[in-house]
Amino acid sequence: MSKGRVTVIDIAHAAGVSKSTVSLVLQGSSLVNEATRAKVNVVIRELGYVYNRGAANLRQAKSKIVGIVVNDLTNSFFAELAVGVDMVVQSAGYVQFLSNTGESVDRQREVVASMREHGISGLIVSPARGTEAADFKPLTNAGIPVVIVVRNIPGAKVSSLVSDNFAGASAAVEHLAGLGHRRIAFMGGFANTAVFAERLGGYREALAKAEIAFDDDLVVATAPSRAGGVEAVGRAMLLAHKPTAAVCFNDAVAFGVCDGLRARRLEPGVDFAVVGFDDVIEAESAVPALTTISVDPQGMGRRAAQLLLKQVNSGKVEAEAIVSAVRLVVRQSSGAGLDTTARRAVS
Amino acid sequence: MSKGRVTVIDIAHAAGVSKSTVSLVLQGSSLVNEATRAKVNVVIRELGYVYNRGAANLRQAKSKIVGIVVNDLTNSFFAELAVGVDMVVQSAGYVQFLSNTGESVDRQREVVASMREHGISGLIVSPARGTEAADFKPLTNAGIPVVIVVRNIPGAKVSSLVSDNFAGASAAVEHLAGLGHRRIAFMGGFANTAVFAERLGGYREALAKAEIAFDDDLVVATAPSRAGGVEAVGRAMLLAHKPTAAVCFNDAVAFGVCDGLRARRLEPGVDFAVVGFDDVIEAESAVPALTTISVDPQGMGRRAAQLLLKQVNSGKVEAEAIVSAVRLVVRQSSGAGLDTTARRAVS
DNA sequence: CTGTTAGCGCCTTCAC
DNA sequence: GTGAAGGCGCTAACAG
Repeated sequence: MSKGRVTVIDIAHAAGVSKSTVSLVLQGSSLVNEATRAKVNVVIRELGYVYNRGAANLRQAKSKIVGIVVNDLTNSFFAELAVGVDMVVQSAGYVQFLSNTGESVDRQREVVASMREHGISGLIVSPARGTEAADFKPLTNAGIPVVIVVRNIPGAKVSSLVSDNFAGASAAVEHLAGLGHRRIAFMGGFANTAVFAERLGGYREALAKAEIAFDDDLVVATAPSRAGGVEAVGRAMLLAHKPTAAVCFNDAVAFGVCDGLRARRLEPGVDFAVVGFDDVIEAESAVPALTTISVDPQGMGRRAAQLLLKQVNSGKVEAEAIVSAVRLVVRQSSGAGLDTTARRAVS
Repeated sequence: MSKGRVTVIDIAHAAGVSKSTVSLVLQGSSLVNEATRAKVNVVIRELGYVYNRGAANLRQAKSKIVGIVVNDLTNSFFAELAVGVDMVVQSAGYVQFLSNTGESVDRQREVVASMREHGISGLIVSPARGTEAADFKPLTNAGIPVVIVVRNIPGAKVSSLVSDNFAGASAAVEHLAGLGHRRIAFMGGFANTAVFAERLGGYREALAKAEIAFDDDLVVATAPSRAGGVEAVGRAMLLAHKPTAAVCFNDAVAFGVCDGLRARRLEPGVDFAVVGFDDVIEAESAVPALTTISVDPQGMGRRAAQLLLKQVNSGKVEAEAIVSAVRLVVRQSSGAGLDTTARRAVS
């Protein structure tokens, strides 16, 4: 409070010990006498000493800082992800640098560089569109572990956490079969994409497990949009043997399917069960009584952070470890459109 | 890549100059010969040098790091706020430590302490419930500016950014009067709170400006909840001279008012105009055709960051500067409940 | 168990 | 314009 910041040397002086002793008590070392430790701690409190982690980091050539960069924090999926990361990072005594790229690879490059200069010991990144595998090469070369989440970067030699499309679709079908449905359609999505293939694969496997014959007519590929959903349900309802439920490629499609059902005087969730992959998380409450399959973003964040910290602590950066995270969410929203998951008030 | 990290001394050696010269080019000083600068920059790139900000911070006893702590990042209001902060912070060459407290004052204390140890040069905080003015004393004593956002902490001698309830309510009335309404009710909220008084004040002032007589019957205080909204509209509709529009204490009330209108076979937004303070941001798309008044969280974040950086750069910490930020948002949502503000897909 | 001695990588006087 | 020291606050060896 008087002159400049108080340092270890000040408190060593005041406590009548040497700086190293002070340093040891700061690190909670057991190599120091209980009485001395107590005395030092008292002085620390009295002088209002604050530990300078920067100096320690410099000396030890390592830090307890991790970087997390997301492409769109405005999307609550990523916000939840960041919260999940923060939870484990915090309780591990780390702090997180968080940056938002807004889907700009340039900005991403900047913030990653900045974080590196600040000495992050690991990085979790939900890459902006257009990110290349080479973009993280400098980090991994320097022995800084990187965990990519949500989107996969083919060829990047780092750990990735992406949703398990196969298991998700499978869980959706299982859920519907459990409700007694036998005519379950798969609606929406472009058939020539990898994601479509994975989700369809999960769908087929779960059908087989439930001993339901696969019917090609029930797979209705359309654009992965709301309009696509409307189109899909329209086509499905032309079938002689109509479906009673549908797994939708994503929730946009699911919304469209609901629209289409209502146009036919059918009530989604009552007359016809709809399950959608929850890719557009933000809109979750827009259509009540809709069941969705989604990865739990917070859980994904936690897993990403654990994965990262494991590598940080072991000093080993992993290469090409694809892990998966999926959760089945059955939403119990009220017809009013405001359910128990509605957020807390601000003020 | 070969042995340890490359430092200024390495590049000085390789470029045939001294470390100080390197240091000068790193800082973009004009005191260095153009040719030398170029050569040094080449070597820097060749050796893959990365600047060690930690060391620089230590030496200069300052950092380009700001802390931001929010009480609930899961609430998209705060996520947007963080994005706003990030924007200005990033372009000012700073990085942000972000932490989530989840409304825990203990956690808040921890993260703030941790940030301090890491040498933040400023802090933006949306305080957890129960935060006391004294909690930020250590920071301000150390000359570290603090900006409190969203919630006010009475007695805290720091800058605060809160929404301008008076101006917001006023803008709402103005909006409704502009649409031709003359019987505008004020619905919901407990009459004995400061926030209620402020919003009601703005309502009254705007009425006066629009030359509409204030009618006590049109102020219907109820619980600031959905049920309260239902109750409020019920009571208002018993009046001989019924309202044709309402400013609602918050959006929960507004939802209830809409519920109540529908129960009376009235269509909100068509037969009866409803404007609500958007305190529960997350539910924005739950009730289509609802007009809301809200502070723009991103804008608030940007202003907070600007305010903070101004203090950081000037070295002056401000005390007790209450500023306000309000924006009128007229939502144009489609009847389907999914509007153009729906978020981007994740994958 | 505690003190002494060197730096971590950078920036800042000061000479040259 | 450039080089030579010294030190920011801390910790990692060693001694004692």
